[in-house]
Amino acid sequence: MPVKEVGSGTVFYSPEHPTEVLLFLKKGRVRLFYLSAGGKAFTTATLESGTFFGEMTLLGQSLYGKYAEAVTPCTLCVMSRDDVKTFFLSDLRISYRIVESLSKRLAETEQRLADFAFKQVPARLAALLLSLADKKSVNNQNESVSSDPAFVEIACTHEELSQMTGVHRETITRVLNNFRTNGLIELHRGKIVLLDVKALTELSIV
Amino acid sequence: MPVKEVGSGTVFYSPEHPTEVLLFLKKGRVRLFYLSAGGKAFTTATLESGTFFGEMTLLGQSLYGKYAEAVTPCTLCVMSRDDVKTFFLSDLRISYRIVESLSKRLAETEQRLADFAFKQVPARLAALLLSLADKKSVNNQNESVSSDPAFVEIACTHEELSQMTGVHRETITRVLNNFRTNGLIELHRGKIVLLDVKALTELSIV
DNA sequence: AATGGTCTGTGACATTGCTCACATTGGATT
DNA sequence: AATCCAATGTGAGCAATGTCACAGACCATT
Repeated sequence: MPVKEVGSGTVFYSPEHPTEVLLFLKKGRVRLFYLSAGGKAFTTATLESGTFFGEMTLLGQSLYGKYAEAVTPCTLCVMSRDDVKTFFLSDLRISYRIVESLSKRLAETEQRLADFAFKQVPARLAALLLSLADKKSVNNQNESVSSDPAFVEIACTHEELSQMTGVHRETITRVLNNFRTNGLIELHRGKIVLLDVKALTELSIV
Repeated sequence: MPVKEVGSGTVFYSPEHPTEVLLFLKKGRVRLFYLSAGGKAFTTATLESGTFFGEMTLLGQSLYGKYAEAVTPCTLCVMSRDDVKTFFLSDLRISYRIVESLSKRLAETEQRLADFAFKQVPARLAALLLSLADKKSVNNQNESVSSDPAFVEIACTHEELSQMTGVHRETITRVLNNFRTNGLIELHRGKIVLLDVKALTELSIV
């Protein structure tokens, strides 16, 4: 099974070079994003290690292009469709995991879609901050680092939040400042500290 | 394998009665939707026969509830998770179809998400009309009915379009009237005729 | 042909978030 | 300590969409 190593920041999949393969992310973190006509990026998913992806190739009908970028250095297993059929889907446990992983991503994506339809920007941003914090604390647990819920730090820039929410950077800044004014968060360069998780949760539900 | 028949309009899945089952839609059409705090519905997917679904139960973490409603009379196969494991995932062809179906839904949903992030309402609505027309013409082909692309009819109300786009009904009406003024469509009660598919496609890309 | 209920149309106005155009700040680098 | 650059902050105006409050139009049924 061919293995590929890519460095941080590498865009290893793009619509210009569509490849009829499926990928397994063995190690690292991957960001999937679209690029608008105006060149604006929108992140649809951030994948953690252990995820199967590449299903975009089964259809190849992306209107604007979908890209995959390594956020951290990554180890990828590259498979053809036949590989998948023979190796993986014939093994009950693996196929179950693939289905589970796809289901989870689908549920998350549908949830985000509903959020777009129902919620204003502040609620969506609050929800995003909480989910980032959640992911982070899960990772911390794995590394047996204390993850005090009363003191959660998120390392990201306003620009990154902008790309994850589909909201312009200036608006993100304004909303975050508003959160800070109300004592919900603490802002540092490239870093956000959640102070009032309860209030943020409250906000995210509206 | 237990089979269930439900009449048109039946809401057979709701967050109040979450069931740990997976479903196979043997016959009919199903609409999945969320309900906002304010009681507004948002349709995330319309499933045609031959689709596996119910993966929401694997997680059960919907913030607001997700509902499934029979749009037409439906025949459903009800399976437990174990059923799925033993029967389906052990059969290569079936498991491959499940994965394919999930992948397709995921790709569609991510595309819609990107549309929300990038496009204005007119573009999203044009895209929706085209995709509805597309589905319809596919169905027509199956029934060997002529599907002249120059004369595509869609049967739906503004309210339904509203729920599929997450845009208020009044806005839908205004945008549709704008389309009509420009000769792109023809409007009838509960029915829309696409006159200029090319121009609509143009619009949907912006 | 009268009635009633959905569906559609429309005006006026409020809001949100985008757009453009900068000023400022933090921290890494030399 | 001087410089530079990405990241952040902010104002003013504007366009798109939501909101509310109806009016009218179509169709099925009585």
